[in-house]
Amino acid sequence: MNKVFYVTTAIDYANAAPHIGHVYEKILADFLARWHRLDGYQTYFLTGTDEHGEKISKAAAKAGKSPREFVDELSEGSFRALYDRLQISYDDFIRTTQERHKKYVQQILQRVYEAGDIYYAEYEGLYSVGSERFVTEKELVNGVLPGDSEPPVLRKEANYFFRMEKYRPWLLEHLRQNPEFIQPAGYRNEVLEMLKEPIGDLSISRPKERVPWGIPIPWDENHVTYVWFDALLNYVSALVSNDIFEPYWRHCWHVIGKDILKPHAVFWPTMLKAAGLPLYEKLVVHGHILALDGRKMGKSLGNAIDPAEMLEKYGVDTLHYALLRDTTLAADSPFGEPVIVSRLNSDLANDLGNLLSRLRTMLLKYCGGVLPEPSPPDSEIAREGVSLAAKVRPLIRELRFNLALEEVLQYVRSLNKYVNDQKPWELARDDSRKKELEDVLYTVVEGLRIASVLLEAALPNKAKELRAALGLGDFTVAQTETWGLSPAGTRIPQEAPILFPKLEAASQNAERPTPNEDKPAAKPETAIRPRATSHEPQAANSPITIDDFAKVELRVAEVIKAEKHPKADKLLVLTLNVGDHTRQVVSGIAQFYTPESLVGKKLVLVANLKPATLRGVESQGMILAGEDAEGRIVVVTPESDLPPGAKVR
RNA sequence: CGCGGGGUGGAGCAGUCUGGUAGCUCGUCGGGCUCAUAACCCGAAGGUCGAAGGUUCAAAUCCUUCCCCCGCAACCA
Repeated sequence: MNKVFYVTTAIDYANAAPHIGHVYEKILADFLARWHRLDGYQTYFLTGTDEHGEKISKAAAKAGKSPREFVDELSEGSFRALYDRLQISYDDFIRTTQERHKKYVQQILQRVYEAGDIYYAEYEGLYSVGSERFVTEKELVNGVLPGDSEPPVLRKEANYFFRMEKYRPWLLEHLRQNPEFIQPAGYRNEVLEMLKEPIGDLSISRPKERVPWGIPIPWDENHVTYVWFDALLNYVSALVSNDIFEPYWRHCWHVIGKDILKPHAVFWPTMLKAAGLPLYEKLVVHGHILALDGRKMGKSLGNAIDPAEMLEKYGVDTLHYALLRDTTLAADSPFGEPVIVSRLNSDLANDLGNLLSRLRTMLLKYCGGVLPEPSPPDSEIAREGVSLAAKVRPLIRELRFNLALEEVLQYVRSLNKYVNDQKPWELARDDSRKKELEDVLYTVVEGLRIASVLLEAALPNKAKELRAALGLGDFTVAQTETWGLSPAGTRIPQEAPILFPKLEAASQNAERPTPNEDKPAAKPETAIRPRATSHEPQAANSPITIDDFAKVELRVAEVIKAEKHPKADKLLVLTLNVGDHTRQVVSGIAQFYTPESLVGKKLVLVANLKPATLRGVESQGMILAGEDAEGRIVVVTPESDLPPGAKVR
């Protein structure tokens, strides 16, 4: 029997440029798609853009463009272009403004209407123009919907409604019978809660005179379809338009963010039921990407990371890998450049890339660059290798991608250990142990072959490059379950580039792109004092010139006032006399110095540091301090008296 | 009593559903190795698993209460 897999992402609303969250979701879905292809599933992967609605016509008007021009530019020029550069392996990219989609939406609307599940009704209520929807009194704060600039207006409207409430008992029963319908489980519980109370019927149209940019209701040209029957149906219309509803639809996994759980878990199944269509197989819900300090990421907070920039800087494979390795679907996940760099350096460069390097060198040196005969399949490391897919496969089907990748990396580490233990460089000194040597090296080749295939869904290019560096081609997941498939006699390339060059740790500037924002900084401590012990060795490795040092302006400063930071335990706010002026510096020494003990002390100030705002208080410089073995911070003071403002060199 | 997520060595996490030696990565310290991208391997230090109470032979895990952080609050994944 043929295994079939269909995966979709939410279609992105094309009213602004894509951010890291859009990219995260595409990478999750891409991983699932690639994995299932490698594991022998007939696979189809759909993504696209949602292009109708009042917000888009407004955004277009604001940009001085027609809605059509506007969405064309965003969908093709922005979203799709980015996903192509990210090598998102979609099979189809649907746009809700395409004829194939509109036609299908109208067809389904007509069908549900004729079945009696759509009715016409008047509705009066408070309408938020900013949010494009009716709001309840309860949602308002001081008469305004949070996030809106204008108060809502009283509006009367006649809309078409979908009899959603009618299907609630059925849906509740379906969820109870199918515990894996919505995953991870936390989100399923949330939906079960929603369904305990009446969910009401669903407004599915808007008057055309107000929202002309939409799909007309087929039996009433004065109305256009509101978001639900328009956007959600893309998952089916794409298949139908390609005439592949069979075999894919029943095997559909929808990858969505937790913010659109309700439409996908409640509206969508009832819509499908009413339209006489089978349900999708699984709803895969993911949390959001947070800034490294665990807060929401956003442009207005100044802590957003730009996916295009990350891609440019770190490349496709590293970005895919880091996002998959360092997030969990069940909860929101902090993410940022330090995470990417540390994953790249430790997992990919040190463990995986370096293993390839050492293996290649030995193959070239000891075996003339030719793969030896297969080693026996009954070694511990071989048994572990062929059983690895059996561990990884269920983890991926359970959506625990981080653990699946960790599992493979553990195996890579055990291969490194195997090399250390077997000491092939010693075996090479003894001609009588040639066969032993070859077995060891072949074993590592096989181990790396297996690991590379199991990592390929997360490292689409590098996994292939890794095998190419060993003269190997492509393999399926199933082929990792048999030992000895690397052909003996294969000639490996003489030259191969370093697979994952190591990177310097991300700079602090990169971490905190706009330090002038009136928001807490990601890592206050590191911004205000040098890391005395941990970074010294690195610093010594790349000496700076005297000119570099001259850029730093150090001055003696006398503490004239010191107080606790109002919003931070570890910070003190110091007012300093720097000779000709005073300035305020925030310092992370509150655990080690009381404010009183500092007043009158003379300290060394980095006087030309760019100001930063730490938990809402501006810091105009940095106090030099050292750290002892117990982690205690000690400030640097002049050995004997120097006047405030004196230069320090 | 709005809803939801979280609190596990210095950092980031797994483990909680299904109770049984607290695990992984990074970092720190010590050692080994020289095939390798200053890498890899081994060892060590470091934890009252947010708090209290309860159930149990046994609790990070189950129950109760409480504390703290975060999100729902639009750049909407």
